[in-house]
Amino acid sequence: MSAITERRERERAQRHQLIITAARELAEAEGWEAVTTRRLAERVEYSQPVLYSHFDGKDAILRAVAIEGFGELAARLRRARLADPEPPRTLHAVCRAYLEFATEQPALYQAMFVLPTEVKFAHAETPPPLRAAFDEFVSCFGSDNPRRELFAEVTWSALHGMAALSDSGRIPPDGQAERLDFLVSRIAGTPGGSAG
Amino acid sequence: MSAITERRERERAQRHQLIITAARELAEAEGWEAVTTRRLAERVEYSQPVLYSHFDGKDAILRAVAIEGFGELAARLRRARLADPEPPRTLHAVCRAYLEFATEQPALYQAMFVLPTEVKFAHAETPPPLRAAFDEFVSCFGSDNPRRELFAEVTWSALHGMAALSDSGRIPPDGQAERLDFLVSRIAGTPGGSAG
DNA sequence: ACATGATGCCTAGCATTGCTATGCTGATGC
DNA sequence: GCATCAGCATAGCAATGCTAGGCATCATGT
Repeated sequence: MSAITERRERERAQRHQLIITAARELAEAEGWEAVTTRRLAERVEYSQPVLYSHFDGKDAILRAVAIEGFGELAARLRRARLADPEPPRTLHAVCRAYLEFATEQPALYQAMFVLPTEVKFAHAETPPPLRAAFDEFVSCFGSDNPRRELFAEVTWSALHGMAALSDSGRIPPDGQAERLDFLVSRIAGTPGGSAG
Repeated sequence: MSAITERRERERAQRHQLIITAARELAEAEGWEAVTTRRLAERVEYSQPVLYSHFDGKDAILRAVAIEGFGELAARLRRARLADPEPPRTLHAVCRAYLEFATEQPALYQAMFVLPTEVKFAHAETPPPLRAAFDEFVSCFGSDNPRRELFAEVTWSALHGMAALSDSGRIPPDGQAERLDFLVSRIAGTPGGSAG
């Protein structure tokens, strides 16, 4: 393989990433409905067909953005967990990091969790970064807990519900911190008044 | 107003409902991406522009479907609550009814909670059926509980997360019952083992 | 009874979407 | 120096949401 082809492969990989980044930025700036193949092509300063030489259609670009997001989410959750290793507070810190991630980058979050996707969970084809993010929640519970997967699934789901409904205005975006405190205290089993 | 115009108004109202029902059935059968104005028009046996004489565009049709769904959800939650009035079990019954609703009619549920919408919550323009559905959860908590709104918001969010992630395959659709049991026991404050 | 006006509906068309077939241009290798 | 081929853009396809225009049909007033 000549040096020229190597350079070309490098450039091609750069352009691949450029497309992903451009899609993400455009979505974050104007929402996913504004991300059309034409606008995206214009933004990366290539013609439309170039996108299709890199991805199997628009959905694939979306999927690439989502997977990049899972990687960043996993890293962020991990940092939060290690920064606050005291058991009672760890879960709270990780959950807060999750919600901050969703709030700060709503379009990216949508690509990961809301938009129709083929990315499944608990399958062989599950992207490792997704599994890694989820495992951060599993790690919040004691390794002697036989139901920690279940705990993590419920936490994961509850946080998604809060993030999704808040972002779309279906619950008041305020009170999010209060809801977080309540959720974590209940999940962790810290009694704080009965609910009957 | 003559009898003829009255008949016309009746027919018009019928057709209005026909459009909503057709959209809903089509979505439930083939997903929302299959609901195009052309297919919808064909299904109600009118031309496309007729849709626009009833609704302010496709989004408005979707909104009408969602509001109809909120009404049905509210009724269903209410029935579940009244059928199981023993405090410790009421919340569980209502939550189970919510998840059943989401599972049995996934497209309707998407229109209500997932697809982009202008329907806000805790606003003046909040559709009464939506508020009614939410209030069923509030009613699950004691009226002496000053934080029952908060409890309801978190329950509402957690259930949505479970429904949404399960429907889109982002958590395994099995184990839903187990997650429900765990969530309710925690929300209700029934101790079942610490999580540290 | 008949013209007049309005109403209700459809045909046809617009701009935009995701995606693709075709052809040009400029490097690559002999 | 020439044939070849990769890389790219132009132009076009079918399908989308939505709208303009016209054509009946029907209620109304003289």
